[in-house]
Amino acid sequence: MQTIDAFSASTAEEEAYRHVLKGIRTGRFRPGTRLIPEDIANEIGMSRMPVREAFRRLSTEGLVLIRPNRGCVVAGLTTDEIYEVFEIRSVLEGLAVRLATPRFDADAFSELDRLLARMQTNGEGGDDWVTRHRQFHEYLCSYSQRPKLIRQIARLHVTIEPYLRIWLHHAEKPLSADEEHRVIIRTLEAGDPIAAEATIEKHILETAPALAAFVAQTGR
Amino acid sequence: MQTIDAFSASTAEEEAYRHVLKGIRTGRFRPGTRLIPEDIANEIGMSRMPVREAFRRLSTEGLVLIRPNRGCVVAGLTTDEIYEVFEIRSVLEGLAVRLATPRFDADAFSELDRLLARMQTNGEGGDDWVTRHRQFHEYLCSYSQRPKLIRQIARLHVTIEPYLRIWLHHAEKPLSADEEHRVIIRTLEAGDPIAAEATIEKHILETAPALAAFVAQTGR
DNA sequence: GTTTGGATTTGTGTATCCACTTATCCAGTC
DNA sequence: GACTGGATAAGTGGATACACAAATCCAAAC
Repeated sequence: MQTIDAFSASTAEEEAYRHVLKGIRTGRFRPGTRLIPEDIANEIGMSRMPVREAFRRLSTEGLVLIRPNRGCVVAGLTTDEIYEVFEIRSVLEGLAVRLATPRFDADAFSELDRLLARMQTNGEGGDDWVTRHRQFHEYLCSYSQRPKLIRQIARLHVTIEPYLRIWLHHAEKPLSADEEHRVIIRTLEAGDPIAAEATIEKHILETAPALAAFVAQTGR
Repeated sequence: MQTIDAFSASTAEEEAYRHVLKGIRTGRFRPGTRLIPEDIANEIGMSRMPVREAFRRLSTEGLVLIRPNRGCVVAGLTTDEIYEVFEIRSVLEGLAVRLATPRFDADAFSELDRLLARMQTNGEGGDDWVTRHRQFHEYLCSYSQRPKLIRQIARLHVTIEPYLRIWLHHAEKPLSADEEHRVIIRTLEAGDPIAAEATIEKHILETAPALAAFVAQTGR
């Protein structure tokens, strides 16, 4: 479980941040759940202060919502907002892949193959499909060599991960998108940045409607 | 001076946040400046706690850098990072304008004309060129009706604004880009979302090298 | 003149405390 | 039985206190 922020200091605030982030990612803290500073502070053995500071950071990332005197709740996304996140992801990851394309080498492609194979195995190593899927996308983006871009993309992934997880848990088939990822790799191998960008944009935008529909139906 | 975050609560933390944000935007707190919680707390008549929480939010937005036990400094951008911000802006604002294009109506265009005219006047109403320029871009994006997208774009503007301001202060001419903005409006009037997106992307990317070169020369 | 080590100062990180706001519950009323 | 209002509980926001870390300064040694 990696963090979003660059450096990993050993402060209590950092620990609280990770703790809550992990809870949101894994689905322990579902959207709408109220987060009570004192409870979380007790869980990890500290006072409320660092926890509150962690909340502030999380609120900026859009992961929780803080209303004055009303406490902190895990942010939920409306159907529209899920669409929006996918739209933003499509252009940001499109940019990242466009910049990354000229940089891919043989090592990159063999690693991508490995990640793809790992994605198809069922839940070994503790990571579930959603996590492995994210790792695939993040590996693609990492070759862009754009730290800020990569971080922004990572944040968007965290936002939608809980929904993806619920969706896949309810869906009959574990998503047949693996073939699609193979196609992406082939496009990248061709080495055309613009084509690669278009492929990624399309790939991301195509996932959105199904997830949004599921969330709309489940009743946010 | 508008805030980035959506709702404006009357908490001390919010006040501290705005105070520091304003300081960074206006150039009072230059990149590299150390921000001492106690000093800022005294300035606005509160204790250090809310100020610290404001710092946490600002750090997530990339506006300040917090190192454990080393305090908080205003974030500075390297030449590469300035490029990166412009790259990200180009695709995000491109997306926003693409989505906005079908929504523009007569009112929108007359407001855009007004903003453009205001941009050409020299510093009336307290706002400088950089602020008015941002307002023009933000108005364009606002018609996309995508709150998260709009907020992300606003954050990027805050990041580079101080540099733009220093740059324009040193440059001989106040930037001849006004004509370019007129061209943008004409493109939007044609009503082709893809063309509009491409125009904005190009416009934004073209500004980057000059600013980056200036910052590199000035010696960050 | 430069370097080293230690006192001093400054500032940070967290816990605790208190005031105040909001939520909950319950009894009384219609 | 549903509604109202007030007591009570729960929780939040902010201030203060204190322990600790880092930076600074200065003097002694080389």
